[in-house]
Amino acid sequence: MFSIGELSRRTKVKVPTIRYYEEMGLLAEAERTSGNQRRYDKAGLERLSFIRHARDLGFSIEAILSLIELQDHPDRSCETATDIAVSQLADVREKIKRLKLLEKELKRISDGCDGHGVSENCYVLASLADHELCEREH
Amino acid sequence: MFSIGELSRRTKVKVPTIRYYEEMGLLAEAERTSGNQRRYDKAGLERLSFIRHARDLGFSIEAILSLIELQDHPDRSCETATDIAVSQLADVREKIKRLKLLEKELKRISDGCDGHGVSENCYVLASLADHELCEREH
DNA sequence: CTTGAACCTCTAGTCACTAGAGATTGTAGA
DNA sequence: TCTACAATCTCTAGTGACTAGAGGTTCAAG
Ligand SMILES: [Zn+2]
Ligand SMILES: [Zn+2]
Ligand SMILES: [Zn+2]
Ligand SMILES: [Zn+2]
Repeated sequence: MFSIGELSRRTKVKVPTIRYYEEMGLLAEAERTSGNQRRYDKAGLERLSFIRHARDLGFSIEAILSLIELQDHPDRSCETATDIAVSQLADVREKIKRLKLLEKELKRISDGCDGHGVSENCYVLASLADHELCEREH
Repeated sequence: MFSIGELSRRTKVKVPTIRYYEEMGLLAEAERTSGNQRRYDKAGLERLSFIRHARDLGFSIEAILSLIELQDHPDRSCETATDIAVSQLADVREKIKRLKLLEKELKRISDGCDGHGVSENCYVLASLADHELCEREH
């Protein structure tokens, strides 16, 4: 059994975040000492590691809630899990796509001015004022 | 002179968002009719277009505030503008980098299970539980 | 038994909006 | 001119995933 601080150290999840996960229902309510402090065991540690890893991969709290629900029922079909993963992958790909468009335009904009001029003639400001200068939609 | 709704239509910025930008100091306080409704002119339209374009490119409200400040002083050095653009580009590149790592892992995870199995044996759930299965840091 | 780090709960703040309530105004048709 | 009613107004609260801080209590080492 270890304290919330110890759990935090082992998982690299900050203490208030652990409490937040508990409040959100991701972590079961921990056992308490007679003085009301949380105590965790190996199961708690594993669950928090799971949550942390999923968050690192960009899954939302809501998605993780479903995933955990599934994990708690080893006999259920895992279809939902794959669905969630596939949709997360699609999300990430969408984001990459969008960011690449932004990168192109931002590179053009940044390269357009060395910062030694005056606001009035600045290509950065002109570009922001006029989307027509952009090479594509973004 | 046109109403906030008309401005919204022309810029594709929602009405409450326009009011929000005003509150944040991005838009000057609009003139009002005798009945207290906002009225805008060409200058207001152009400024909102600028803001909208900058937001579409991912600049923060705070950054846009600086950019507008600069735009209002045509004689100042534009160094800040380039700095902001360069740092925004760096941000975007960082995000792309990170998302590409996520994409790799998520693809592996998604591909690892067709969803026809049972939760207990699901590669998706196993992967989330164990970062060791990941090919790289992410 | 004392000290002080760690813990507790609760509230509020972050960012860039978005939603809704309840009241007022603008405008077009009768 | 009157009447609908869409559009506008202000204000408050909610979103997601935390983070910060206040003010009080508990744990564990010495
Ligand atoms: Zn410049
Ligand atoms: Zn553009
Ligand atoms: Zn599966
Ligand atoms: Zn991993």
